[in-house]
Amino acid sequence: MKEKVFAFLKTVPYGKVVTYGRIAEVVGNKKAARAVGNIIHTNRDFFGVPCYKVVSSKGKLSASYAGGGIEAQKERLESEGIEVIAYKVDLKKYGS
DNA sequence: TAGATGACTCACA
DNA sequence: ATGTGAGCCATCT
Repeated sequence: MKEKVFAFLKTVPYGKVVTYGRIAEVVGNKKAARAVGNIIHTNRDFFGVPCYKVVSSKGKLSASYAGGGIEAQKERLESEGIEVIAYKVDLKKYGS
């Protein structure tokens, strides 16, 4: 299960983000967004998985990003050309 | 080993 | 528009 989450995360193209719901849907259960969040949270191999590309259904960034917090996550997204406003991204443009 | 919790989301009152 | 309840899976206590 988590393997699928990581796999999908790796397929996320540069400059794009995905929502928990989206991942849950791809992984199999649309209602498993919560589980997805947990999987990514406890992800030790986050250097191989762009978990900073994962945002809430409204484009809001994660509350506790393992790589240094929500601010670090914002920086990372901006580094990919993603416009982050008030810790939120435009899913209309960057959502997959 | 079993029960509770959590980086979430959606539906209904 | 705001608030509550349900459903998933991995980890923690």
